[in-house]
Amino acid sequence: MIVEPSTEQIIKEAAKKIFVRKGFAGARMQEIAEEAGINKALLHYYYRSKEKLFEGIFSEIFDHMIGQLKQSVTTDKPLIQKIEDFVDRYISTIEQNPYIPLFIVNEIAQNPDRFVEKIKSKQVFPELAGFFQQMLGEMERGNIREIPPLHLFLNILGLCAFPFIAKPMVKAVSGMDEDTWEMLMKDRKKEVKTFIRRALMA
Amino acid sequence: MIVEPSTEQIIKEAAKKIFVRKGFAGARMQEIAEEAGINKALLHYYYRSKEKLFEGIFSEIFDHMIGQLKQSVTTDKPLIQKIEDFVDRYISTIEQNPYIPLFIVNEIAQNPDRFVEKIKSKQVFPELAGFFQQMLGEMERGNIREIPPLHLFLNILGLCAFPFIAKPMVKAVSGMDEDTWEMLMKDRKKEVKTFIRRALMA
DNA sequence: CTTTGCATTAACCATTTGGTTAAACCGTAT
DNA sequence: ATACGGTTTAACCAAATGGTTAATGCAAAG
Repeated sequence: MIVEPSTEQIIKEAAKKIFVRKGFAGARMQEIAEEAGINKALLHYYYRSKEKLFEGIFSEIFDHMIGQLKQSVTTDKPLIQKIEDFVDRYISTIEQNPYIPLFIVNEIAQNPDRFVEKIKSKQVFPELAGFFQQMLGEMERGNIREIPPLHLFLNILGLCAFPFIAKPMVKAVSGMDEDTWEMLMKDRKKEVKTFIRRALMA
Repeated sequence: MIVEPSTEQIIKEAAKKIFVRKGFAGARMQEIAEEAGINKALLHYYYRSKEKLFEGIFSEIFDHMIGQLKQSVTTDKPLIQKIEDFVDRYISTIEQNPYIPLFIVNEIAQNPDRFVEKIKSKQVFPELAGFFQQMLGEMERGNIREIPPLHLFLNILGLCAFPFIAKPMVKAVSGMDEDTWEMLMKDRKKEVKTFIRRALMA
């Protein structure tokens, strides 16, 4: 059975679309209302202000992203396996929402204070600490090469996320068309995993 | 001898600062005027509109970035050397303007059409083509491992730029302070070069 | 000294924008 | 049928914003 989505849900979807595309500063309440097919006043009826609406949307998106990341890190598989799972899952998630990484990074950069508290409460760090411990363990045992865990983690994140963050620039600079880009990204998971594996193999 | 900068130059600097910090949509002409210590009308006297002002600023920044990149790629050193030069130079450039990469990537994403023509005329591609040829050569000779040049290039860019793009997020999530971050980045060049070298070593 | 022409400003304008209000709508319980 | 409750809208408002204009400042040329 099909339940038609509630007005609140419709608004959320519309706002997500507009905010992600244009950022907080660039988004217009009017445009969100139009996208949702409702009156502008109704936005303020459900979410009292642009700020509130944005925070709701952002939290949801951010939580979803963090949730995805946690999953691959929390299993008790061997490190290399865990990293490759992470790459697979992270790139898959991004592929389904290609504009999200740039959106997140950009909005936090634009207004860090707004997020610091909210983000701290999400507690990503405990899980990461375990991940980092595992890295250090494998290094001690000589199974992978020496590299500070945080650098390795930044490397993994960057290799996964950067192409999507930079996609519009890459396409503009190279004149590449969408099809070519998609073919490139089709191989991305494999290439990233191979690259990391090679860099870590002792 | 000290020449006091021209009003035009003062405006440029002020606009650069504000635009880079807040993006096109978030920047206010009034704020730029205040930053430059002048009247708002004077902005329009020198640059007719916000759009024009922005385009001037963006072009300058973008050209400078591209120029830096070209230099390391255009020499006739061996590939690994060239890559390491590239990493050194690129990270140095970013360190001096940490907000630039996110700014560029974001503004292009926000309004790709505005840049496509202008960027095409910069012709980054010829230089890159040579770089890519060299990669393929080294692979054929078995000196480095197989990897599609464009993926390798994305990897290099991502490893260099991503940490700076994601810095505000990383700091917000981890609660890391500025000093710790700087210590982390102090090692970044070395870590990136090592990581790439290991990944490429046959 | 006065004139000329660029540089600079205060005041102003039209539009956009986030937000409010009072009325209309509509399903449900009385 | 009608009164009630949440929902939705048209109309409106004040502030902000990009941009303009007409007047003033001011140094160099005459």
